[in-house]
Amino acid sequence: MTAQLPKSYSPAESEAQVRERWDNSGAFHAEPGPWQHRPEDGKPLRRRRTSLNPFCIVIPPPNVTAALHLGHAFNITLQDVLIRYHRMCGFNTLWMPGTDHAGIATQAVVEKRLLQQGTSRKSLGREEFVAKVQAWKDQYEATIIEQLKAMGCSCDWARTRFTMDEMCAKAVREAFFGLFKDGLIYRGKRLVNWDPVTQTALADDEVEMQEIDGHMWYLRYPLAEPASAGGVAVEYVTVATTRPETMLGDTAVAMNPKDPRAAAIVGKNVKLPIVDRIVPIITDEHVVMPDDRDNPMAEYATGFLKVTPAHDPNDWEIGQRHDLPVINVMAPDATISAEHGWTDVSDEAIPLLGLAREEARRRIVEWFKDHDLLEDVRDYRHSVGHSYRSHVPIEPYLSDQWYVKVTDDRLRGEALRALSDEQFEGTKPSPPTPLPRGEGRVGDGELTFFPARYAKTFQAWHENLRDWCISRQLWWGHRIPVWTYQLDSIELESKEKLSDDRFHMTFALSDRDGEAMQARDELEGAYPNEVCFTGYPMNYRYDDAFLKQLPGLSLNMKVCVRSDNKTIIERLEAAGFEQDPDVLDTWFSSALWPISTMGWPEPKEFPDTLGLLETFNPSSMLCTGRDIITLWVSRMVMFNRYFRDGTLPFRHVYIHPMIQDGHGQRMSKSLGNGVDPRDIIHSHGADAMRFVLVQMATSTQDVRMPVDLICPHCSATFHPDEITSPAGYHVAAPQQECPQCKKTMVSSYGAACGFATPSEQISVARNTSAKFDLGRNFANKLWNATRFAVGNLEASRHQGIKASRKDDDLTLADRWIITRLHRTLHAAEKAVRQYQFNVYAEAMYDLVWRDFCDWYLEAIKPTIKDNPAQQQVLRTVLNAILRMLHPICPFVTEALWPHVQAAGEADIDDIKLPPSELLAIAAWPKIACRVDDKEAAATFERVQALTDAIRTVRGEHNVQPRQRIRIHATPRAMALIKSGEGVVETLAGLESASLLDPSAPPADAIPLTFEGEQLRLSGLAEAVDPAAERVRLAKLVQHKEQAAAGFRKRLDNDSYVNKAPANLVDETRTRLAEAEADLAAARRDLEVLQGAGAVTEAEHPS
RNA sequence: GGGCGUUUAGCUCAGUUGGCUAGAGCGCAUCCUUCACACGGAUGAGGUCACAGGUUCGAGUCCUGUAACGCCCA
Repeated sequence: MTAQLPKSYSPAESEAQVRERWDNSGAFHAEPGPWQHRPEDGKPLRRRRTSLNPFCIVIPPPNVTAALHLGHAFNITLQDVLIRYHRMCGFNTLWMPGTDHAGIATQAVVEKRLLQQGTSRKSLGREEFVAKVQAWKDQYEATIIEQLKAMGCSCDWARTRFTMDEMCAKAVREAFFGLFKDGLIYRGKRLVNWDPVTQTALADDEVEMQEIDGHMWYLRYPLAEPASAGGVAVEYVTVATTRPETMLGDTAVAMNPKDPRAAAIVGKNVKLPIVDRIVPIITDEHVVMPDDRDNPMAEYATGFLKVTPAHDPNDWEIGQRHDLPVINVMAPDATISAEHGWTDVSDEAIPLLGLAREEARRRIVEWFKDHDLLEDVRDYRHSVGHSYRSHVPIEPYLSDQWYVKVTDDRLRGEALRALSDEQFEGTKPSPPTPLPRGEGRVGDGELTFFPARYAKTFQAWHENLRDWCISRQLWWGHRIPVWTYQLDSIELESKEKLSDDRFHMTFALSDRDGEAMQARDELEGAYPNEVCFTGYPMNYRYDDAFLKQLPGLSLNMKVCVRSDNKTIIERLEAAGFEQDPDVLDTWFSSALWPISTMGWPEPKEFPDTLGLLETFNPSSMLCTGRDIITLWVSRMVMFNRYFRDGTLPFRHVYIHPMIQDGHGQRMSKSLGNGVDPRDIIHSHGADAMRFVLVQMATSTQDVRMPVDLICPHCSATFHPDEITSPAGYHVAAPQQECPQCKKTMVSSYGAACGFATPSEQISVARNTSAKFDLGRNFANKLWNATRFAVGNLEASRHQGIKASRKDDDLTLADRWIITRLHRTLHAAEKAVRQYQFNVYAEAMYDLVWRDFCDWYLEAIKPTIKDNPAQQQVLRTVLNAILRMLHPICPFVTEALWPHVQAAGEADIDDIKLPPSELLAIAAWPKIACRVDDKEAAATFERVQALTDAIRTVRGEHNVQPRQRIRIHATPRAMALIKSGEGVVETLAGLESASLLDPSAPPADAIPLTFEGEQLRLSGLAEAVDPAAERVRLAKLVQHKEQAAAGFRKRLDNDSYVNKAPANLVDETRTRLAEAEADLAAARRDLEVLQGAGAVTEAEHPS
């Protein structure tokens, strides 16, 4: 078998073969555990306890917008580590893969592409455009799955889902219907965060705040009628604003009621410049007074606030309080427009129509200046919301949108109650109705964050929650399943008083309205569980106020349809109902991901999902980045609990660090600075990438990843030229020139952002990063260690030797490596349990490289061929190492596995390593604590210390590696060398070890201090350089003096001796004694050498 | 403005209830192509743990404050 192992590990060859073996094995497919259904209604009963506990992760579905980058690779690798670990530990393990349609992001990418091709979404029409996006999705879904497989992900590929596939669409429909019926979805006229470029509403958390150097403009509004304050005539009031263009929509000027000027002015009107609108001066607590010392805004305040309810959230609130008119002066593309609610356009204002908001601002400021109404302009730095998609400033925009009432206790309260008691600060909100038996609900207190501090983010988010705007003015997504009928006219036919404010009324309906009403009655009768009607006349109070408004009201009926029932929909549309053109926020379907992927609400319709929910919901953990806590985690918790009787979507949330580029900027698709994991796999191999990523997963720090390019022409690696992107980020220039062959190429940034188009002549340069060298070297090291081990095991592989700890055949090195193996196993297990991925990776690195390769393999070289017991130790330790490393480095370990299996069965008492054809499903090692040999470990550490001491002297005297030297040791040191059974001799290059005769040291010997004793080394070279030796000893003396002084100072301190733990004090005493003995020995040796000549200043180390 | 985090070797980062002379990888210097591995081996140099106080026998670690940087929420 050994002959087949090449001299170095070549990932590209091994990975493909290994992947094929995994694919053919079906090892990653999970079936639900045993569950039972109630015979009468088919509802699932509680799962029977089985020995196979479930372990499940649903993948955070990557967006089909683009290919994955290293940030995803990081997130996904950590999940695979957990999945593979638990699979090996014997859990029933499911990793559910899939992708997300990512509405706005994907639509934006495709639209951009269309624009480049000279066409547009609107010219294609909805159907054709959606087909185009679908094609894009197909392409990138395939790319993403390919990337996941290239990384070695052990997903259950047969269960791959997509947020818009039939299964997920069913779940979305059902969830929407349920929330609609329960009154948790409503239509509201609100100011939304409007993105004028993509022309859609955005959720609050899709808005990025950016600090902007702007201006505060001070505009004078003349009073419409004379007024005086304190006997002085007031001609105008001055308002301060950062957005002068919104003044076209002003409907009031507000003052603080405490303002001393208020009495004289409030109640008067101002004549709005340009527009000539007469608007009142009102009072509102919200207005900042210029002399308010507690408010930093006061510095810029005039005491007068222009109120524009249609274009500012605060003004909207003021407008609501004072019943002000709402005048929207902009079109959806943020140009000034008179077609969206602005009716009193003056002649002066007409030239402004159609202008972009920035241009309108410039003109309006100009106008005020020309008319001597611009009082001042001051620099003003403030934060402005920007679209996370188009990066333009958000326009607060008045529109009708759909909302989920997440502030309802059934959603928000459930999310808060889910948090574990230890991680919740304060008192949890109590449920509106006490639970039977007075117990907590299923799922209460079962949600735990790792690291714990992120529970704060979760809690704070829910405590400040606002209703969730879920409609998006897009074409790509789940269309809102609501049909609306606009009533023609409302005419009261008869009215009968029932009580003070209740009437029974009959309305005269047009024929068309009558038809719609009839459709409604029919459908409600025939499909009571499939349709839910709201709107006129159901949700209006029939009071007098309503009746007064009635003639002017535009009323409608809405119906939510539960499923894609053609009969219902055709009947509705025939009666004049029209489906809402909008689609749902992507996060709505993502929020259902943990259950929609498992067949909810009706697993029977997808038979291979039967039992999944019962077995795998809640899943074990969610692995994601901190920005997702608000966007996704929260919503999954709320929905899962709402739709599944309090059940959580997952019990643990692990928040991993962020991968940044070399400049500390977030790696992201939209920024174009992402690195394709396939590039790294190409340059370093998948295992190298995975190992380094796992090692980077610490609990606090984000990770910087400086990136290089590889020239596609000559394969040179170089650091790319960088530019500042339009958005102000440091990125690689779109086009690059190779410093070596001088040929040009396109950077991945250039390709991602469309600034440079790769062609046959100018291809895209792959990225790489020296960060991954560590992992590549590590994989190669393991490869070669295995190559060596297997080569030495071949001869005796069928002998079936058993070796146990008590067996006298085991050498010190054998007992030590078994102890190290055992301790590392426990360290790794503990680290995984606590999501300390870096600790796990480092423990494996130390075991493999430092312990196994540097010490154990080197130590056994002289004996392994002839020692069957030792071979069994080697065989067993190697076998266990491959298993323990497999979750991090699945490819190289799986590739080596057949060779290790062929070298014989691992068989040592108390170390359980049952054979398995495939490593991916081999059992995780079980090692009994009995094998842990404290004594052997301590002795071996002394052997290592002695070896190091000798090697240091060799190094300082430039002794050639081949040169064998002699040691003359004290009885104690001789005993140690002997118990090392050859290790010191082998690793320190000793020719012989003999007892030192202090009265007659060998002539050419130089001293070596060890554990407070004086040893001698001889045979180092022809002649030892006394000067070099003096420098070495002087340095040693200085070093030991420092150490001894430190210990002595500590022991001289009475409080230390009295208060510190006794074992610590004893240890300090021992160390002091050793240091002093070493010091004395070194000084004596130095004195002897002084005889040969004084130490010059130059030789003395300082 | 509020919250969370970061600041440790030239670089990238560890350092879990306070306790050996603060560690790793890369890079650097010297030596070694000896039969697992030059994607390697051996040795070495390199740190006022951001700063200032405090608690303690003892602080990189705990507390308070300051500065710089980053993220999230208003």
